[in-house]
Amino acid sequence: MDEPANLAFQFEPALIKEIEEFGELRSFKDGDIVMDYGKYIRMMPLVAKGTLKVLKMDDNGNEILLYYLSSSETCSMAYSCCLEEKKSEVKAIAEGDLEIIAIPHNKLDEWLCKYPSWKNYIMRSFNERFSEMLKSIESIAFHKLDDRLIAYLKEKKRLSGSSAIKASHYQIADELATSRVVISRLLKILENNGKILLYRNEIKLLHDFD
Amino acid sequence: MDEPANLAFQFEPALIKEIEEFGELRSFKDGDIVMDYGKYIRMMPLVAKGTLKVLKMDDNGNEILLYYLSSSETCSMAYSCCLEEKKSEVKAIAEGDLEIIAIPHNKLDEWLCKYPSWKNYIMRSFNERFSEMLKSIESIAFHKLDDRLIAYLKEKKRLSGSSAIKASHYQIADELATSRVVISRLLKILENNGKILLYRNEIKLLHDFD
DNA sequence: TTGGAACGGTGACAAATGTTACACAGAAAC
DNA sequence: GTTTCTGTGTAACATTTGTCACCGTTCCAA
Repeated sequence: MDEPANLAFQFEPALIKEIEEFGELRSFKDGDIVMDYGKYIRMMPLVAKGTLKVLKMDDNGNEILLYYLSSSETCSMAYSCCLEEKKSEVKAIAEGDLEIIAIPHNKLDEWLCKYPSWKNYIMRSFNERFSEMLKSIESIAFHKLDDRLIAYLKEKKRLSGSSAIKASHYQIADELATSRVVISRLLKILENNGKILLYRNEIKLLHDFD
Repeated sequence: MDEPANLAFQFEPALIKEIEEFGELRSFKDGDIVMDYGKYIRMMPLVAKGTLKVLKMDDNGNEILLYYLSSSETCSMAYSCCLEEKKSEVKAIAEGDLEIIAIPHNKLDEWLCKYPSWKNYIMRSFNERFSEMLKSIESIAFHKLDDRLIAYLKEKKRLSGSSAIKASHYQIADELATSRVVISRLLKILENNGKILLYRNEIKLLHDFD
């Protein structure tokens, strides 16, 4: 098994060897569920290729986007879950084709003291996840829906590297925890202002998109 | 320096000894700022007595409550900040009289591999903080303001152990990231429904408060 | 090719929240 | 005691967001 160059870069050789030995490469297709709400998590996913979308659900099945993980990032919440044998409080879905390296839960703790680079990676990851969550809270608590929508579209563009975003209004509404009608309305306003172009299942961001 | 019995309970003797040697006991009064937005954090606060309130601010000075820390709990975000020499993204304020044990940042990392009980404590703490943040996001994203207000009052009651909550409508509005008028309005409705009694700077929760 | 499902546009309206303005009461300062 | 400040009550209104209803279009599968 090969791990991506950017990971190899930060890990010491002995750790890379262990990752190659114990890590399991898994592939997912768009929409596949990697972790689910209420399920026990026995491995920590390390994103090798593609994007992993992490969501929070409430009891009524409403969802809201927490953050995206891309190459070489990992989900710290899975880490916590593994150590404490806890059920997942979040759901993770493949966004497009995805490859992860699944690190078995018994190695997580072992490597922490054995490999400083692993410890640093984990700690940095906790930190980044906290920041993402704070950004998410800030967005929900302080910004109006139109701003959040714009930020959402920008993030999608950044992750995909394309100005043509493939998504239905339904999906966007779900991830922003609102309704389809509201999103359609706001998108139409953006289109009328010359910021975007709307097609079925696709949104094109124009040059002067903020 | 003495650390509280509930902490002594979970730490091994050698670690307790180190905490006594290197930890610094600090006292704060109601409203004192323990950590501030944008400041570098060089110690991790371990709450010994009282309650520590943790807030997120946006660029316009708006604040929103993230969670409360009580005895024997700690702020994992401070931990992350210490390790990476990062500025704090949150603000922590003493809620009533507060005593903390300040753990110097150079010990944090050292103890992680030296004392399994410390590692477990830190990991459990990360986990709890993630849960609190998720709860916070769920509350903001999915619940209406009246429900959030009720949850807020309950939490205040739990932390203070008293049904008489000392707070102005202004303060509550700030922590829920809304305006005073809105809070006054909702509180008045609760009073008219026989759930609470309103006084100046005080709210009494009645028996059938949900 | 046809029927249904998914997608999106839009009007009308409801509900929740935000804003402004002002009045008054009690506490604190002088 | 008078003034000043802070906290609260309330009306009126604006804005934002949510909901329902209905329509036409596009896509896909039987």
